[in-house]
Amino acid sequence: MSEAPRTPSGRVPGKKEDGRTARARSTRARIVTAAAELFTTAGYTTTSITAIAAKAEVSEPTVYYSFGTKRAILTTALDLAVAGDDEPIPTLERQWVRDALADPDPLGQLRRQVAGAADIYLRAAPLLDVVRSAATTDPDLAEVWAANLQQRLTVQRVFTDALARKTTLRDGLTAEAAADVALAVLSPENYNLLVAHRGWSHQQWQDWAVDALTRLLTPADGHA
Amino acid sequence: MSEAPRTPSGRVPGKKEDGRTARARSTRARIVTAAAELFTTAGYTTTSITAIAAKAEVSEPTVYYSFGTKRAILTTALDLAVAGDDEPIPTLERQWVRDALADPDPLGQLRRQVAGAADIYLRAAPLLDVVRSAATTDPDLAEVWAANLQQRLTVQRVFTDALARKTTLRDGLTAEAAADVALAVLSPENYNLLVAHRGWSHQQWQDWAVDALTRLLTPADGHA
DNA sequence: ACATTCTTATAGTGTGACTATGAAAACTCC
DNA sequence: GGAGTTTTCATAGTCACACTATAAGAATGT
Repeated sequence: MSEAPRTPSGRVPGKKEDGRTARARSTRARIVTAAAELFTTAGYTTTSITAIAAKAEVSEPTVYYSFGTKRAILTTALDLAVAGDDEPIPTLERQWVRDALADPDPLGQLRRQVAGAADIYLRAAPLLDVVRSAATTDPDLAEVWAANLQQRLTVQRVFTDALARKTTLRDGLTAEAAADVALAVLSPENYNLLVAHRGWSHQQWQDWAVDALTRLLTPADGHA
Repeated sequence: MSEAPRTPSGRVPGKKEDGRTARARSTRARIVTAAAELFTTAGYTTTSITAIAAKAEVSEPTVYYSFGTKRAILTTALDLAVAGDDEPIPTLERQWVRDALADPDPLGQLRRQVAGAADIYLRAAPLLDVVRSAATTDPDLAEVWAANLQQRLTVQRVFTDALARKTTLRDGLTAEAAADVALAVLSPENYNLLVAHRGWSHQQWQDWAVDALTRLLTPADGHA
């Protein structure tokens, strides 16, 4: 009953791998990628376990053996997409976050944090949308979504606190309200809306987000 | 087979009502309000027709007789909430839109259009979220959501075109891009995030939206 | 060889949207 | 007040799909 720490893909870090567990892990990977593609194109509820098994070229019981529930497949896929790798490092401890916080220039910080968010959304925005939608049908996924939102808020708070130490925020703008604004501007919903639906490029979105955060969080100085 | 125009609640305008159809309409109304409450609290998929029938105090076959599908109940509820009344008047022909377009002051226009959006979201934001979520499970609801988004985009384009005639937009900002930005700022997702989830007041959101649109769409003049 | 782990085949359960049929109940019209 | 129409209800059943149960076959480790 003792739980070993696991990477999103199911690997136990720092432990030599069996040929069996390696094969099992590759099966899991095939299932996750197949499911992610189906989820993001056809939708969560619309995608049946049967379809996932077919696309991954495994039998249906194997899917259940590997993940247990459909929900587990989605959360695994999300973790992988958000992290971008197989390391279970919290966002706040990622290097780009440290770099952004350490940047003495407020604009530099904003640029770095927008780039970081964009990097994540490039991989994970569609899946985040899937989770958000499925949250209304599955209470457990609702918790996952709530946790993700809470996490993003925490990150934004850390960023706006840092920002407030480097420059003055706009008159009457508390660090908390600034975090809320950043949360809204840098939300996956906005990214999806502008990039996926309105056809903005990844770079356009970043430029816009940096500009928007600058204009909305810091006082207007003449050099616009 | 000739279809009469109908209000969202099912009334045929300008036609004297039977006692029967009046009763039927009141049952439809009971079903819609019951369903809307359940949808927004428990979610679309989670809410069963049985539960709706129970809350509306009608039998299950009556629900099917009145609406046919679960989806039809949701779309009816959404139409009612968005319109705010029983009149099938398109958004662009509503009085507040005319007033906003006619306002010679750019800031006045922004204030009016934000107030109009806020007024709609005050009633319809939760249901819009329900539709957005359910859109991934039901292709027909996906169309409803797409139509709603398209409609909001059209409205924003009209507004930004009008704005561009009253004042200059920011350097390099086309009217189309401005509409996209307004679409994002005034999205129901942002309203839900800031008001429902982050605890902003209805008025705070409006003030913020007016300020954000001013800063993001019009050039910075010194009087900030 | 033998045990362990992974994969598969087959059959079944439970839930919930939707359909079918038919019969009461309420209302309109004559 | 009775015939016809519309609305409501009762009952039963279909179908899709997530998930479970059981057991057997295949691959790998010792």
